[in-house]
Amino acid sequence: MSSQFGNKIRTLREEQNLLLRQVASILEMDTAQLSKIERGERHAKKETVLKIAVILKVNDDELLTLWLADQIYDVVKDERNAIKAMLVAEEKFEYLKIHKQK
Amino acid sequence: MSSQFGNKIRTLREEQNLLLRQVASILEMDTAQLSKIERGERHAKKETVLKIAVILKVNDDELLTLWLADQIYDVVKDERNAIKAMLVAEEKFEYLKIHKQK
DNA sequence: ATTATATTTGCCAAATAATGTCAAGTCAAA
DNA sequence: TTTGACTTGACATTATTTGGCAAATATAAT
Repeated sequence: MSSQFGNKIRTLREEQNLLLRQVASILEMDTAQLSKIERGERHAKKETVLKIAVILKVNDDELLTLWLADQIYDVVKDERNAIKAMLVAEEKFEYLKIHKQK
Repeated sequence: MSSQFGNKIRTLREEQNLLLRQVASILEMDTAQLSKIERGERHAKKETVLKIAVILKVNDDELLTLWLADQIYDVVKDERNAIKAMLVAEEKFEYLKIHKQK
């Protein structure tokens, strides 16, 4: 369980002495929901990540990177070929970035 | 569209002069389904990947790696932080592999 | 200890996404 | 123009994710 994104935003929130329900209310989301997100039991939407970055006054990219990394990790976590597959995916990504096409 | 896994198995199948419907029938799956998998329009189940490896007489890992890479790519394809996130995910994977815990 | 507040948990219904199946479509070769 | 291989699109079915609520637990204050 336990996600890097969740850990990060929980730490930030606590550092700023904000309550779950305060942040949840700004996000117009159930407190329980946010609690689950912080503990990695649920995924946040990208939109939510962006809003949280504003609320906690941090850079988008830092949070988005952790959030994405969690999703990738979920996909590969039980796979023997995880590392190789990530390298292949990186290559494909880099390749397509250069030859910009879908 | 177009997946590395799909391209690979289509190539292998054609090299061996097998018809979609022949392979599909061994897999007990609709021909249309397999067609979509080969063209990357649908995902194969892991179980299906393994069966295909047997049918096409190739190594599991080769196909599983491509199949996984496709899934990773789907997650990151439109993300600015894709590369960074993959690195973070790799580190987490390596880290947990060493400190074997969930 | 009792109350008050914060967070977590479990459950279920609603929403969303993935899959399977079929019929009709295209395309190329005979 | 008929046949066989493959593709496409639509739809029903199934599976997974989400949101929301109420009850349970913790944590803190009085």
